[in-house]
Amino acid sequence: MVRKNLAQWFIRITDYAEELLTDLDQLDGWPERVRDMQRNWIGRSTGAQVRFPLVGRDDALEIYTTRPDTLMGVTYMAVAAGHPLAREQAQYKPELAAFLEECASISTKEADMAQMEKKGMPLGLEVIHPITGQHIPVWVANFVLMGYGTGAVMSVPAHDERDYDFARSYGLPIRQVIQPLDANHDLAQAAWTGDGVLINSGEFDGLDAQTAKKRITAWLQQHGAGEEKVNYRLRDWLVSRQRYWGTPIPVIHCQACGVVPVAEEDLPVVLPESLQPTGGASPLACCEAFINTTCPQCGQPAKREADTFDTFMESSWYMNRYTCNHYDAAMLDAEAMQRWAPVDQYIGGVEHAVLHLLYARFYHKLMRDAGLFDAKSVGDEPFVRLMTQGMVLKNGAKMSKSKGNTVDPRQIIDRYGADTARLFTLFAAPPEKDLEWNDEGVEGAWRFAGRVWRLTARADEAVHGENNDEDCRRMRRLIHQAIGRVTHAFEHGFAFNVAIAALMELSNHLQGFAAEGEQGHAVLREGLDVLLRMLAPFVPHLACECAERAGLHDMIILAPWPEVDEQALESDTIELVVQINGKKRGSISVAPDVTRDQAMARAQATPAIARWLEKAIIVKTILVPGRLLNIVVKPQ
RNA sequence: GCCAGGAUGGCGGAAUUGGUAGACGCAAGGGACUUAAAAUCCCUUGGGCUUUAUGCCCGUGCGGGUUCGACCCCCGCUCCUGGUACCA
Repeated sequence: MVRKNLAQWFIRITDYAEELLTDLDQLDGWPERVRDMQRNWIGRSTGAQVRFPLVGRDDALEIYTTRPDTLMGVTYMAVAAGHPLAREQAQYKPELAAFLEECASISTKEADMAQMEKKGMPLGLEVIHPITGQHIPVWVANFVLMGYGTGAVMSVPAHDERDYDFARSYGLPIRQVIQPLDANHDLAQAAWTGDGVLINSGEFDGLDAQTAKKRITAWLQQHGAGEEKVNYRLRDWLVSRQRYWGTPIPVIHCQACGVVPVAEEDLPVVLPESLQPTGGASPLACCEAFINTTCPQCGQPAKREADTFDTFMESSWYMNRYTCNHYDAAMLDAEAMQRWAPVDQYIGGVEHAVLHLLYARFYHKLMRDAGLFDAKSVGDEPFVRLMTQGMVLKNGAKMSKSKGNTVDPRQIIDRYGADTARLFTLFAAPPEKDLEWNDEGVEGAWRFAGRVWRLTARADEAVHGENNDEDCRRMRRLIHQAIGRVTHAFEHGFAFNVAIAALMELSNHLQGFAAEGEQGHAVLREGLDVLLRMLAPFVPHLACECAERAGLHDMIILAPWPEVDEQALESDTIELVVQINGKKRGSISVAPDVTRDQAMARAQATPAIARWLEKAIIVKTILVPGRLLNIVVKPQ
């Protein structure tokens, strides 16, 4: 493999870095994890850009640091292998040239970089410290990245781990300028990267590090040696792809006029349909019919751009086009956007947490600023809520076609039907969690479906007796409690597994309920109706069939979601747990609005509880209404 | 390394966000029905102890703490997963 320099297209997402960062705060419908990932990805840092004049020359070495407070501790400078100064010196020094070559061929992958040995070489140049005027040697080092800041750093071994390791390897001086807050810290063992008070720093001695940052930056600014600087890790978005099947980048290269955009009325640029890729350069470059065109400005022969766009380009905005897919006057219909956008709920995998979801946010702001929709009504963000669903694992690895470890739900569907397959999948785990695939539970889902079906048959059973009022009230209470629980589960984090559990419970209760009289049958039918309506989103076919058979609904999916009858929830008595010093010792049956004293009297009248109170002094009692009574005692 | 999330029975997972830990299901064991099997139904199922009771002790990764009360909050660890940047 060879690394080549290519002329490619970028989109200046860095201009939106600040807004992309600050707007994350308003995305409270997003998981904090994803917002954190984006914050780290944008990687804003505040520091100082400082110029160190080169000894014996007119130019200066410019560096970026987040620790201007340690400026007085600089003992050497380090530049990246790709830095102009390193390249310049390599012209005269073959050894240096060889080292740069070596650096160029190493991997830039972070995992490899982390394990890489820190290597470097002196450039043979020196710079002048802007405050002390001391001469400081300049090194080239493999751990300095050309792509971040200025590609050069000031090295303060006493207060930076990398600089420390490097200084140790090459015997460079270590100069302490901060007194660590931790008195036990031994600088002979490791760098101190925390806060502290400045020492060995002349006029800045005695300042704490935070204050020193500002004061030293101000000093540099006054003396024209540097200024405060905000840096972002985020880089511009490389959108060029050397592929055939992508959106053509609508640009024309003209000998006379340079780079010219395709005229708006000529958009979109359409791909040639028949093309045999030959390998090598961008496939489109070889397609004469596509590539050759005329310049929109001067009319002379010109060539189209042969690269196509990154697919993130489309995934960043396609959902908006759904609001107005027949609209041909522009990319988007502002009116339709006002009605539909932004997206209420986005569901996707975490693997898109930074790239796709960051690009889409950026694109939204771009379209907003291009006036494609009304910013006030649509807002500044494309996705109001985000749910990141977990991955399905097989033997601990992410299921994927390339790994060949996929499981086709088809087998389950063929054997048990789509309803059972869906029920089983949703019941297995909460949606945001990764799940190790295991189909052992599918039988359980199948059995549940069968129980519901058989329960339905009971709706037509003959009346042959009477029901106890209290049993009916209890059953109705359970029915309406179930509505509350299932609704809650739907509304809080799509806890479908919990919703299904509650439905199974309701089904079990109905199964155990003996409907003998008219009243009992009415309650059974109510419970069945509620069960089927809430089950319908999970098992539409089964629910529909059951409801029809029981004569409840012709089309249950059209029936409204059931509502809790607050009255049904009421009960004459409740079980109140009684604790002694926080440990459960029994329970008492009391009215829901029981007072503390009443509950206390009741507890004392219960032998199993009273036993604990005999040889003790009651210190205090706490009543948690509807839940428990805690009696705090101490021995006599 | 750093950032985030997590650790609950044999297993997947619940716990109304500080109030009965283990819902619901799987697996396992026992029983009913059956000539038999399947299907179905019922019972048991965190560990231990005993006097078998509305019994006691222990128990939510480990060690402390706050609280009448902690899976939940605080401090200090261990391990796992994801993200990542040697970013100066």
